Amino acid sequence: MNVRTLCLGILWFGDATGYEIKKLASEGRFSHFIEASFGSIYPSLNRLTEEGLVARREIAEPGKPTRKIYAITEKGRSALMEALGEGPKQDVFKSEFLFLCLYADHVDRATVSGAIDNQIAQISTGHERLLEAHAKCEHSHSQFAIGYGIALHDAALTYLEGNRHMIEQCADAPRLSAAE
Amino acid sequence: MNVRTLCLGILWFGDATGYEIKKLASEGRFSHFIEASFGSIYPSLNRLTEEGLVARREIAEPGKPTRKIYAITEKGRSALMEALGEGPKQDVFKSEFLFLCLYADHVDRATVSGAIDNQIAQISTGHERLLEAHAKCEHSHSQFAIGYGIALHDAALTYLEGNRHMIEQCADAPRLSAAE
DNA sequence: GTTCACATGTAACAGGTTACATGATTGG
DNA sequence: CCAATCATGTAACCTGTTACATGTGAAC
Repeated sequence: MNVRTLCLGILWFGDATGYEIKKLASEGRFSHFIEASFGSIYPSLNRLTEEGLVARREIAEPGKPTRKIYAITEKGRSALMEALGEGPKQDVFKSEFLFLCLYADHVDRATVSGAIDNQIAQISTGHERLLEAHAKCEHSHSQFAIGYGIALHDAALTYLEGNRHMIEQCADAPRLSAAE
Repeated sequence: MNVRTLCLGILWFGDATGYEIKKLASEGRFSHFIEASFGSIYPSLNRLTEEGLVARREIAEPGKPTRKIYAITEKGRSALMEALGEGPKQDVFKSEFLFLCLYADHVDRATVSGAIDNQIAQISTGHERLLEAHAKCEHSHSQFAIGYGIALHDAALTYLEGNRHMIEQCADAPRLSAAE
């Protein structure tokens, strides 16, 4: 999925400025999907406007950059539905934390424990944010998506707390070489 | 993390060709970390060789492209440790499936159910692959990482099966507009 | 008085993917 | 006989990030 589709998807639920889209994408209930920066959102919105998939309303305020509020058009809704119709690609999960864990026996223990604590903290934060979003949001489909996120966060937290000893007690078993 | 680091990380556990690295990254026990294509792996290995982080052994076989087996060097090991030392970035989770779910009430029910079935199938496949890897691999740190993956897959599966009705029974409740 | 939130935008750059090009061997 | 697996590599392209540029108003 690209930033264009993400913008359409967010605007589907209501008008927003580029700035607001960025916030929703990084913190709001759309944060499961893609990370997008201003450098990609603003150009996308311009292109979407040119193509008639969104409509732009400008609110000039002296001394500030003109606020530009975007609204999805009918054509935009169709385009989103079409994009959705292509069938979702496989989920992407990438974890540098887990990558680090593979080499935990070659890093000092404090670093490993720190990384785990950090990971737990990050997941907890995300977890709370999702719980909040879940309570606030009454759209059942969004709740389903948020619930999915919560379930995964829960599982990760439980696993980390129950199994961290596996990589914290380094080097007490002889290492085996390579082999898949 | 970039493909360079991934290559070093894989070679840490044993020598491999570019082709094998690709396989390990997409199917093996490194598949949680990053997706890499040939178009990025081969150039990376060339650069790593130039820089002395890996060593290349060539095995010429007539009528075939020369097999090139790569091994990590001491310098490469240090480089990996250094890269690891920078502290892992936050996990990335992206799901087009969940994105689709948000709009499930605007797509016909068969499509939604199909997408869910598909999602379940994909996760099950991944789940089995991980279970296999877990059984085969005796390196406890890898087992920890694989176990993490298994825990998440389990949670996703349980959630999907227990909550799919939330998005399958469309349009029986009045929709509320926008609002975060 | 400084930092944060608001608000928009560009350009250089990095990192990767896709498609192409080539070809042997093995299994169904 | 066809498809898959093994095996390497390049080049055009796409997408997105980072850093820059600019400025107000509110809160602390």
